[in-house]
Amino acid sequence: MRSVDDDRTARAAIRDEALRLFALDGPDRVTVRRIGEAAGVSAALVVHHFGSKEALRETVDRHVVGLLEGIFDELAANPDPADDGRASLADALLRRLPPDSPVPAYLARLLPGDDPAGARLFRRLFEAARRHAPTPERAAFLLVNDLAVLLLRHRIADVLGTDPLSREGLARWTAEAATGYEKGRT
Amino acid sequence: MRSVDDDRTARAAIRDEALRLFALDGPDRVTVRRIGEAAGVSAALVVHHFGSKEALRETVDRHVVGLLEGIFDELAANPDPADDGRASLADALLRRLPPDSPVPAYLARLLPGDDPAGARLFRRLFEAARRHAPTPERAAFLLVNDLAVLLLRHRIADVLGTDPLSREGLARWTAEAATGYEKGRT
DNA sequence: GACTCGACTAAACAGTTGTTTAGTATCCTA
DNA sequence: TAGGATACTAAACAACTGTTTAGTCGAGTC
Repeated sequence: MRSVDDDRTARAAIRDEALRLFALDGPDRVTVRRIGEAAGVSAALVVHHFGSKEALRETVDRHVVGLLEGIFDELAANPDPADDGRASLADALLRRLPPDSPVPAYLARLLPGDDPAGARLFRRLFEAARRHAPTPERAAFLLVNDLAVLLLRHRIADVLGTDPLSREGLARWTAEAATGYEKGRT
Repeated sequence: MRSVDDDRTARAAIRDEALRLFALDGPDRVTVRRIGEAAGVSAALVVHHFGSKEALRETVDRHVVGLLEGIFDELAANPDPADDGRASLADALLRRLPPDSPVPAYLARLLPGDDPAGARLFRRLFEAARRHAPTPERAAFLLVNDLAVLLLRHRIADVLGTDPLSREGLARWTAEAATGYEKGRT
């Protein structure tokens, strides 16, 4: 519920809470009323601002994609010395998002789904990966293995006992990848 | 719609059509009426046979998990010489399922989701992988990378132009994996 | 041949859904 | 300061949801 000293606009609060709830339960299980409640406004205001639930979902999609593009642009502009160049996407992401960010979970729903926004986002990621890999196949392979951690995060945590997206888990996972891969990137 | 010369029991037809539709659109977007229609029966019969939509979903879960266990048992009993031992799970699966099987798509929804059945299944898969890997971390790494193809199938097909779960695509993907991994498995 | 039981259906039911309506309050601008 | 837009709400709405009810039909049993 939106607290009294929440200085976000109602519109932003609705968008943020929708993102959070969509990531948590999936858009289908989240009602407009619940979004309104979480944002501290009426259900009618949700559709007043966004037109429809579907349009809100598209707005959230664009918002998330926009966030990511910002991160990648910044990443391309001044490459992080801590990255080893091809180090994991998940790693770069986690270091730039608040630890309780709903974005990773939202991506895990967006990327494998049928939503065109997921396909568009994947294509962007692929283009980026393409620039550091000798062949398209290799780029796809590395990208997919990287994203897999995001998609199966909770399953991995379940069997290994460590969240692979935590600082410690990510280090171990990256080490495992380094052991498994040839260093070969040209 | 169930045709006149469909010799499945109505119960089996409902279960099969539910599996197909769940895989296609996700359980939330599939109504009991639609399942009934696809199976050629009334909506009331669906709940008559399974108690509720939720119970039907659980039945379908168990059915799919049962199918997979059958495949794995058979695989363990007489290992396929075409497999190189640690060759992809997806590969083994695809060779044993009809080409239009909804099972891969269903798995892609089950495994990353919050459904306990997905977690249970993943644990089983992990135990199997554990037996061929030197450490739990390595087992998880190989398994996850293998499953990633299943989860991101359409995204990969989109950027590479070839379905990675087709005969040809799978061969190329496996080759890519072989290039990328150390051969080292002991 | 009455009786039972399971498969099966059409129709009704109650709750929930996204959306609309009609209205109030608050702000900006001319 | 009048007026028109904008933010916002409570209530109503129609469509759809999973489920229940009441019943028909047909195969098997005594």
